[in-house]
Amino acid sequence: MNEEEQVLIHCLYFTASRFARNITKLAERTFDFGNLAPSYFYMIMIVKFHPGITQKELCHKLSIAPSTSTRFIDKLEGLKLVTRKTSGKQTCISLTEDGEKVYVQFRSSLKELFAGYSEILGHEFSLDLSKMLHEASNKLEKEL
Amino acid sequence: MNEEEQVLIHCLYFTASRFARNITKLAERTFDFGNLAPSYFYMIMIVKFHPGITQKELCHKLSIAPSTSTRFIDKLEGLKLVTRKTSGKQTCISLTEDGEKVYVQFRSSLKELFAGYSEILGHEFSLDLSKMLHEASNKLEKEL
DNA sequence: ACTTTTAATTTGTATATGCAAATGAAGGGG
DNA sequence: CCCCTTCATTTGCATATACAAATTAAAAGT
Repeated sequence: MNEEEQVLIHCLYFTASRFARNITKLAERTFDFGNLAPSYFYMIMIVKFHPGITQKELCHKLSIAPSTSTRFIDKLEGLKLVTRKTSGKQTCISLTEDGEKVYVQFRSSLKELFAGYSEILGHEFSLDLSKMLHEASNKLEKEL
Repeated sequence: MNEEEQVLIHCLYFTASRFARNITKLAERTFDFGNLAPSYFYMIMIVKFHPGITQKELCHKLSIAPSTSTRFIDKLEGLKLVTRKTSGKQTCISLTEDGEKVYVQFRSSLKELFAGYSEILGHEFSLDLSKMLHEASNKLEKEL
Protein backbone atom coordinates (compact mmCIF):
# COMPACT_ATOMS: atom_id res chain seq x y z
CA MET A 1 0.00 0.00 0.00
CA ASN A 2 1.50 3.31 -1.03
CA GLU A 3 1.64 6.57 0.87
CA GLU A 4 -1.36 8.10 -0.84
CA GLU A 5 -3.64 5.21 0.01
CA GLN A 6 -2.42 5.28 3.59
CA VAL A 7 -3.35 8.92 3.90
CA LEU A 8 -6.71 8.46 2.21
CA ILE A 9 -7.67 5.50 4.37
CA HIS A 10 -6.59 7.16 7.57
CA CYS A 11 -8.16 10.52 7.04
CA LEU A 12 -11.51 10.58 8.76
CA TYR A 13 -12.67 13.64 6.90
CA PHE A 14 -12.09 11.95 3.60
CA THR A 15 -13.48 8.54 4.44
CA ALA A 16 -16.51 10.02 6.18
CA SER A 17 -17.42 12.35 3.31
CA ARG A 18 -16.97 9.62 0.77
CA PHE A 19 -19.03 7.17 2.74
CA ALA A 20 -21.76 9.74 3.28
CA ARG A 21 -21.98 10.27 -0.48
CA ASN A 22 -22.26 6.54 -1.07
CA ILE A 23 -24.89 5.82 1.53
CA THR A 24 -26.88 8.85 0.45
CA LYS A 25 -27.21 7.28 -2.96
CA LEU A 26 -28.62 4.14 -1.38
CA ALA A 27 -30.99 6.14 0.83
CA GLU A 28 -32.27 8.27 -2.04
CA ARG A 29 -33.05 5.17 -3.96
CA THR A 30 -34.92 3.67 -1.01
CA PHE A 31 -36.98 6.71 -0.04
CA ASP A 32 -38.43 7.19 -3.47
CA PHE A 33 -41.80 8.58 -2.46
CA GLY A 34 -42.70 12.21 -1.96
CA ASN A 35 -39.81 13.80 -3.86
CA LEU A 36 -38.11 14.66 -0.60
CA ALA A 37 -34.47 14.12 0.18
CA PRO A 38 -33.87 11.61 2.97
CA SER A 39 -32.97 14.26 5.53
CA TYR A 40 -36.51 15.59 5.51
CA PHE A 41 -37.79 12.30 6.80
CA TYR A 42 -35.47 12.42 9.76
CA MET A 43 -36.79 15.83 10.59
CA ILE A 44 -40.31 14.45 10.36
CA MET A 45 -39.39 11.61 12.67
CA ILE A 46 -37.95 13.90 15.29
CA VAL A 47 -41.04 16.09 15.17
CA LYS A 48 -43.15 12.96 15.48
CA PHE A 49 -41.46 12.10 18.76
CA HIS A 50 -41.32 15.69 20.01
CA PRO A 51 -44.48 17.46 18.97
CA GLY A 52 -44.06 21.21 19.40
CA ILE A 53 -40.26 21.00 19.33
CA THR A 54 -38.46 24.31 18.75
CA GLN A 55 -36.37 24.89 15.69
CA LYS A 56 -33.29 25.29 17.75
CA GLU A 57 -33.70 21.85 19.28
CA LEU A 58 -34.33 20.41 15.85
CA CYS A 59 -31.07 21.91 14.61
CA HIS A 60 -29.22 20.35 17.45
CA LYS A 61 -30.74 16.92 17.03
CA LEU A 62 -30.04 16.91 13.32
CA SER A 63 -26.71 18.76 13.47
CA ILE A 64 -27.80 21.24 10.84
CA ALA A 65 -27.45 25.02 10.69
CA PRO A 66 -30.44 27.18 11.66
CA SER A 67 -30.77 28.48 8.12
CA THR A 68 -31.00 24.95 6.82
CA SER A 69 -33.76 24.15 9.28
CA THR A 70 -35.72 27.21 8.18
CA ARG A 71 -35.65 26.04 4.59
CA PHE A 72 -36.48 22.46 5.43
CA ILE A 73 -39.46 23.57 7.44
CA ASP A 74 -40.54 25.97 4.68
CA LYS A 75 -40.66 23.06 2.33
CA LEU A 76 -42.40 20.67 4.70
CA GLU A 77 -44.91 23.36 5.60
CA GLY A 78 -45.53 24.00 1.91
CA LEU A 79 -46.29 20.31 1.51
CA LYS A 80 -48.61 20.53 4.53
CA LEU A 81 -46.63 17.93 6.45
CA VAL A 82 -45.79 20.14 9.44
CA THR A 83 -47.15 23.32 11.03
CA ARG A 84 -45.28 26.23 12.54
CA LYS A 85 -46.52 28.02 15.63
CA THR A 86 -44.48 31.03 16.69
CA SER A 87 -44.41 31.61 20.40
CA GLY A 88 -42.33 34.61 21.29
CA LYS A 89 -38.83 34.32 19.92
CA GLN A 90 -39.23 30.64 19.22
CA THR A 91 -41.04 28.65 16.59
CA CYS A 92 -42.63 25.34 17.48
CA ILE A 93 -43.13 22.59 14.93
CA SER A 94 -45.71 19.82 14.86
CA LEU A 95 -46.87 17.20 12.37
CA THR A 96 -50.08 17.49 10.43
CA GLU A 97 -52.20 14.46 9.69
CA ASP A 98 -50.49 14.10 6.34
CA GLY A 99 -47.19 14.32 8.15
CA GLU A 100 -48.19 11.40 10.33
CA LYS A 101 -49.02 9.38 7.25
CA VAL A 102 -45.68 10.13 5.67
CA TYR A 103 -44.01 9.10 8.89
CA VAL A 104 -45.62 5.67 8.70
CA GLN A 105 -44.37 5.19 5.15
CA PHE A 106 -40.96 6.39 6.18
CA ARG A 107 -40.72 3.77 8.91
CA SER A 108 -41.29 0.99 6.47
CA SER A 109 -38.78 2.39 3.98
CA LEU A 110 -36.33 2.64 6.81
CA LYS A 111 -36.53 -1.09 7.36
CA GLU A 112 -35.81 -1.57 3.70
CA LEU A 113 -32.80 0.70 3.93
CA PHE A 114 -31.47 -1.18 6.98
CA ALA A 115 -31.92 -4.47 5.18
CA GLY A 116 -30.24 -3.10 2.07
CA TYR A 117 -27.02 -2.02 3.65
CA SER A 118 -26.94 -4.82 6.22
CA GLU A 119 -26.83 -7.28 3.39
CA ILE A 120 -23.89 -5.53 1.80
CA LEU A 121 -21.95 -4.57 4.91
CA GLY A 122 -23.05 -7.18 7.43
CA HIS A 123 -25.57 -6.66 10.18
CA GLU A 124 -23.17 -6.41 13.11
CA PHE A 125 -20.72 -4.28 11.20
CA SER A 126 -23.44 -1.80 10.23
CA LEU A 127 -24.64 -1.51 13.78
CA ASP A 128 -21.15 -1.02 15.14
CA LEU A 129 -20.26 1.54 12.53
CA SER A 130 -23.43 3.48 13.13
CA LYS A 131 -22.89 3.54 16.88
CA MET A 132 -19.33 4.71 16.46
CA LEU A 133 -20.40 7.52 14.17
CA HIS A 134 -23.07 8.55 16.62
CA GLU A 135 -20.64 8.62 19.50
CA ALA A 136 -18.02 10.46 17.48
CA SER A 137 -20.50 13.13 16.38
CA ASN A 138 -21.50 13.77 19.96
CA LYS A 139 -17.90 14.18 21.05
CA LEU A 140 -17.09 16.44 18.14
CA GLU A 141 -20.09 18.64 18.74
CA LYS A 142 -19.20 19.05 22.36
CA GLU A 143 -15.76 20.34 21.41
CA LEU A 144 -16.52 22.49 18.39
CA MET B 1 -33.43 5.14 25.42
CA ASN B 2 -36.61 5.75 23.46
CA GLU B 3 -37.61 4.46 20.06
CA GLU B 4 -36.59 7.60 18.21
CA GLU B 5 -33.07 7.59 19.56
CA GLN B 6 -32.76 3.89 18.75
CA VAL B 7 -33.65 4.56 15.15
CA LEU B 8 -31.39 7.58 14.88
CA ILE B 9 -28.41 5.80 16.35
CA HIS B 10 -28.88 2.71 14.22
CA CYS B 11 -29.46 4.38 10.91
CA LEU B 12 -26.20 4.49 9.04
CA TYR B 13 -27.43 7.08 6.59
CA PHE B 14 -28.31 9.43 9.38
CA THR B 15 -25.24 8.93 11.54
CA ALA B 16 -22.93 9.08 8.54
CA SER B 17 -24.39 12.31 7.16
CA ARG B 18 -24.36 13.94 10.55
CA PHE B 19 -20.81 12.91 11.24
CA ALA B 20 -19.70 14.10 7.82
CA ARG B 21 -21.16 17.53 8.56
CA ASN B 22 -19.35 17.68 11.87
CA ILE B 23 -15.96 16.61 10.64
CA THR B 24 -16.24 18.91 7.65
CA LYS B 25 -16.48 21.81 10.04
CA LEU B 26 -13.25 20.73 11.68
CA ALA B 27 -11.55 20.21 8.34
CA GLU B 28 -12.60 23.58 6.98
CA ARG B 29 -11.19 25.23 10.03
CA THR B 30 -7.90 23.39 9.65
CA PHE B 31 -7.38 23.95 5.92
CA ASP B 32 -7.72 27.68 6.12
CA PHE B 33 -5.35 28.60 3.33
CA GLY B 34 -6.21 29.07 -0.31
CA ASN B 35 -9.98 29.54 0.02
CA LEU B 36 -10.53 26.01 -1.19
CA ALA B 37 -12.88 23.51 0.38
CA PRO B 38 -11.10 20.47 1.83
CA SER B 39 -12.17 18.17 -0.99
CA TYR B 40 -10.00 20.05 -3.46
CA PHE B 41 -6.91 19.13 -1.51
CA TYR B 42 -7.71 15.47 -1.76
CA MET B 43 -8.01 15.85 -5.48
CA ILE B 44 -4.64 17.56 -5.51
CA MET B 45 -3.13 14.75 -3.49
CA ILE B 46 -4.41 12.09 -5.82
CA VAL B 47 -3.07 13.96 -8.81
CA LYS B 48 0.24 14.32 -7.00
CA PHE B 49 0.53 10.54 -6.73
CA HIS B 50 -0.86 9.85 -10.20
CA PRO B 51 0.41 12.52 -12.57
CA GLY B 52 -1.58 12.44 -15.78
CA ILE B 53 -4.51 10.62 -14.17
CA THR B 54 -7.75 10.67 -16.16
CA GLN B 55 -10.84 12.39 -14.86
CA LYS B 56 -12.71 9.15 -14.75
CA GLU B 57 -10.16 7.60 -12.45
CA LEU B 58 -10.24 10.69 -10.27
CA CYS B 59 -14.00 10.37 -9.96
CA HIS B 60 -13.64 6.81 -8.87
CA LYS B 61 -10.94 7.48 -6.32
CA LEU B 62 -12.89 10.37 -4.82
CA SER B 63 -16.36 8.87 -5.23
CA ILE B 64 -17.67 11.97 -6.93
CA ALA B 65 -19.82 12.39 -10.03
CA PRO B 66 -18.12 13.28 -13.33
CA SER B 67 -19.80 16.66 -13.41
CA THR B 68 -18.42 17.45 -9.99
CA SER B 69 -14.92 16.57 -11.14
CA THR B 70 -15.25 18.87 -14.13
CA ARG B 71 -16.10 21.79 -11.90
CA PHE B 72 -13.40 21.00 -9.38
CA ILE B 73 -10.81 20.85 -12.11
CA ASP B 74 -12.15 24.05 -13.67
CA LYS B 75 -11.52 25.78 -10.40
CA LEU B 76 -8.11 24.27 -9.77
CA GLU B 77 -7.09 25.04 -13.34
CA GLY B 78 -8.26 28.63 -12.87
CA LEU B 79 -6.03 28.87 -9.82
CA LYS B 80 -3.17 27.39 -11.90
CA LEU B 81 -2.77 24.45 -9.56
CA VAL B 82 -3.39 21.76 -12.18
CA THR B 83 -3.27 21.45 -15.94
CA ARG B 84 -5.59 19.61 -18.29
CA LYS B 85 -4.30 17.75 -21.31
CA THR B 86 -6.97 16.23 -23.51
CA SER B 87 -5.94 13.05 -25.23
CA GLY B 88 -8.69 11.65 -27.32
CA LYS B 89 -11.85 11.12 -25.33
CA GLN B 90 -10.04 11.45 -22.07
CA THR B 91 -8.60 14.35 -20.15
CA CYS B 92 -5.43 13.92 -18.16
CA ILE B 93 -4.65 16.02 -15.14
CA SER B 94 -1.29 16.98 -13.68
CA LEU B 95 -0.03 19.36 -11.01
CA THR B 96 1.64 22.63 -11.80
CA GLU B 97 4.54 23.90 -9.70
CA ASP B 98 2.10 25.93 -7.63
CA GLY B 99 0.04 22.80 -7.19
CA GLU B 100 3.07 21.02 -5.79
CA LYS B 101 3.57 23.82 -3.31
CA VAL B 102 -0.03 23.66 -2.19
CA TYR B 103 0.35 19.93 -1.75
CA VAL B 104 3.21 20.43 0.67
CA GLN B 105 1.14 22.83 2.74
CA PHE B 106 -1.76 20.43 2.62
CA ARG B 107 0.31 17.63 4.06
CA SER B 108 1.21 19.65 7.09
CA SER B 109 -2.38 20.77 7.65
CA LEU B 110 -3.39 17.17 7.37
CA LYS B 111 -1.21 16.31 10.33
CA GLU B 112 -2.93 19.07 12.26
CA LEU B 113 -6.32 17.70 11.34
CA PHE B 114 -5.33 14.18 12.41
CA ALA B 115 -4.06 15.51 15.72
CA GLY B 116 -7.21 17.57 16.20
CA TYR B 117 -9.68 14.78 15.92
CA SER B 118 -7.45 12.16 17.51
CA GLU B 119 -7.40 14.23 20.64
CA ILE B 120 -11.18 14.41 20.74
CA LEU B 121 -12.01 10.90 19.58
CA GLY B 122 -8.95 8.94 20.57
CA HIS B 123 -6.17 7.83 18.26
CA GLU B 124 -7.12 4.17 17.96
CA PHE B 125 -10.79 4.92 17.66
CA SER B 126 -10.20 7.39 14.83
CA LEU B 127 -8.07 4.94 12.94
CA ASP B 128 -10.58 2.14 13.35
CA LEU B 129 -13.50 4.30 12.34
CA SER B 130 -11.69 5.56 9.29
CA LYS B 131 -10.76 2.07 8.17
CA MET B 132 -14.30 0.85 8.62
CA LEU B 133 -15.65 3.73 6.57
CA HIS B 134 -13.14 3.04 3.85
CA GLU B 135 -14.02 -0.61 3.71
CA ALA B 136 -17.74 0.12 3.78
CA SER B 137 -17.47 2.60 0.91
CA ASN B 138 -15.68 0.08 -1.21
CA LYS B 139 -18.32 -2.56 -0.60
CA LEU B 140 -21.13 -0.15 -1.26
CA GLU B 141 -19.59 1.08 -4.50
CA LYS B 142 -19.16 -2.43 -5.73
CA GLU B 143 -22.87 -3.11 -5.24
CA LEU B 144 -24.45 0.15 -6.38
C1' DA C 1 -14.31 5.07 -45.83
C1' DC C 2 -19.05 5.92 -43.77
C1' DT C 3 -22.26 5.14 -40.24
C1' DT C 4 -23.48 3.60 -35.81
C1' DT C 5 -22.32 2.75 -31.23
C1' DT C 6 -20.00 3.59 -27.14
C1' DA C 7 -17.61 6.14 -23.73
C1' DA C 8 -15.61 10.53 -21.49
C1' DT C 9 -16.44 15.04 -20.59
C1' DT C 10 -19.14 19.20 -20.22
C1' DT C 11 -23.22 22.03 -19.50
C1' DG C 12 -27.82 23.07 -17.64
C1' DT C 13 -30.36 22.89 -13.75
C1' DA C 14 -31.62 21.71 -9.08
C1' DT C 15 -30.79 21.10 -4.13
C1' DA C 16 -28.67 20.60 0.55
C1' DT C 17 -26.02 23.08 3.14
C1' DG C 18 -23.37 26.77 5.49
C1' DC C 19 -21.94 31.56 7.02
C1' DA C 20 -22.83 36.22 7.85
C1' DA C 21 -25.96 39.89 8.05
C1' DA C 22 -30.70 41.36 8.96
C1' DT C 23 -34.89 40.99 11.49
C1' DG C 24 -37.71 40.55 15.29
C1' DA C 25 -39.04 39.63 19.80
C1' DA C 26 -37.94 39.26 25.18
C1' DG C 27 -36.04 40.82 29.03
C1' DG C 28 -33.02 43.90 32.06
C1' DG C 29 -31.18 48.38 33.64
C1' DG C 30 -31.91 52.83 34.21
C1' DC D 1 -41.62 53.28 30.23
C1' DC D 2 -37.62 53.48 26.94
C1' DC D 3 -33.02 51.72 25.40
C1' DC D 4 -29.79 48.09 25.03
C1' DT D 5 -28.57 43.50 24.91
C1' DT D 6 -29.45 38.86 23.83
C1' DC D 7 -31.12 35.26 21.28
C1' DA D 8 -34.13 32.62 17.69
C1' DT D 9 -35.26 32.85 13.20
C1' DT D 10 -34.96 34.41 8.47
C1' DT D 11 -32.80 36.11 4.27
C1' DG D 12 -29.00 36.83 1.02
C1' DC D 13 -25.45 34.74 -0.97
C1' DA D 14 -22.07 31.11 -1.99
C1' DT D 15 -20.70 26.33 -2.90
C1' DA D 16 -20.42 21.19 -3.16
C1' DT D 17 -22.80 18.00 -5.23
C1' DA D 18 -25.89 15.24 -8.26
C1' DC D 19 -28.64 13.83 -12.43
C1' DA D 20 -29.89 14.21 -17.11
C1' DA D 21 -29.09 15.96 -21.52
C1' DA D 22 -25.71 17.59 -24.85
C1' DT D 23 -21.28 17.24 -26.85
C1' DT D 24 -17.32 15.19 -28.63
C1' DA D 25 -14.16 11.76 -29.90
C1' DA D 26 -12.75 7.02 -30.50
C1' DA D 27 -13.95 2.41 -32.05
C1' DA D 28 -16.43 -1.08 -34.39
C1' DG D 29 -19.35 -2.94 -38.00
C1' DT D 30 -20.53 -2.93 -42.59
